[in-house]
Amino acid sequence: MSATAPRTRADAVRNAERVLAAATEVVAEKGAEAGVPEIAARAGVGKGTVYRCFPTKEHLIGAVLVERLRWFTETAQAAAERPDAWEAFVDLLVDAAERQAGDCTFSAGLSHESVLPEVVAAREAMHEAMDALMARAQAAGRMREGVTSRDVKVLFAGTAQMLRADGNRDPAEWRRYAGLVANAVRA
Amino acid sequence: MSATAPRTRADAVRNAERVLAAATEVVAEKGAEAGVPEIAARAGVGKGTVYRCFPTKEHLIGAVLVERLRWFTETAQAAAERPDAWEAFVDLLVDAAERQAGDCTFSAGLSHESVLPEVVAAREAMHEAMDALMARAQAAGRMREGVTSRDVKVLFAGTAQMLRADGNRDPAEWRRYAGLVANAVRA
DNA sequence: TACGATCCGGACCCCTCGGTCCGTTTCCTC
DNA sequence: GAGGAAACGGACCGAGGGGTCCGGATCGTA
Repeated sequence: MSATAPRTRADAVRNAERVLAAATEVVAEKGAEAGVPEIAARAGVGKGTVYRCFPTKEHLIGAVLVERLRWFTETAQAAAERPDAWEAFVDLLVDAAERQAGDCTFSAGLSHESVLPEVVAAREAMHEAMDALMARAQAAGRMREGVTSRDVKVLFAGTAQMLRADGNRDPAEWRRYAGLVANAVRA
Repeated sequence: MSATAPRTRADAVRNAERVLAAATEVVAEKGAEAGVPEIAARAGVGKGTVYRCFPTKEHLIGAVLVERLRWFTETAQAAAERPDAWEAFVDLLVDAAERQAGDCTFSAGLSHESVLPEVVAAREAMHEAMDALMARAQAAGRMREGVTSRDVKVLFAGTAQMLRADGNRDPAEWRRYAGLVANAVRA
């Protein structure tokens, strides 16, 4: 390593953090259609700075979505450890739904079609974790055979989009819909 | 009525028909986000002509959606006449879903928030017809209590949007999802 | 056929958005 | 503190969409 180590400047680091934080906020409110100008403004930064941190809007949004997908994957993996897989599945849906009431990042991550390697990987990891949990619920005879994690994704993300479009922010209502989705795949 | 009856010109009538037909086509393919330039091009007409027939894009799209909402309302009313309300309900969902495979007009009509009086009226009429059918299915003990036509709309239109985003055009798949939605509200 | 009313079409305006560029500011090092 | 490298930010670009406008083409009538 040479002596001329090109350390990143302090303000650059700070701004990168601000941009990601702002993007997280805006995506939570608006979903994957959040605009770069708004994110930049919220971060108190010019658009140029945003594009110095992320080569594309796609990368920026992707970074936010991946974070949320990973959170869900870990939660699903933990759920798969529980003795009653069906109960764990339902709790997982309800938990995720409740959070969606005020933050649509997760459903945005489910419905957003991105070809970015990181996003694709995060999505696949999530499907694997979910399929593992669902396989156990099916083995226990509590979940309808032939149903896949993709089916749950379609039902869940679809209802989430509709509720969001309605502007519905009542967690109880979101919980109720999580229950309906669970019914859809019940044995 | 005065003698100077200002009859509409023949070419104007013809163009109005072409515009509506083109809009119907494009909305079937792209949903409510169909663009006016594309509709005009498909109709073989200038944008000016489109805006002479319909004051706003909203009105144009609305006209297409209303037509489809009315079709569904009539179908639902006919379904409500059948002896087995639950069966009629499921058939209705499956029928609607199959059509959605190649034409997303109906789900677009469900998810599109319009304040145009005609659209609002068509939407309300549809909800009434659907609620009547569902009330009978509930009275027969086949459908879960507390579920409303709005719930079915959210589940159905939500899944439709997701499947469309996936580019899925296989009617069998759409039928399968209609079945899942029916399960969600089964007693 | 000739004429005026009606209608056509696409150039035009304005706005938003993703993305680029460069004069200026800020930071780090010596 | 001074100098140079790095980063900033917003003006700028082109694309695309909704909506307007008016010179010119078209229709219906006398």
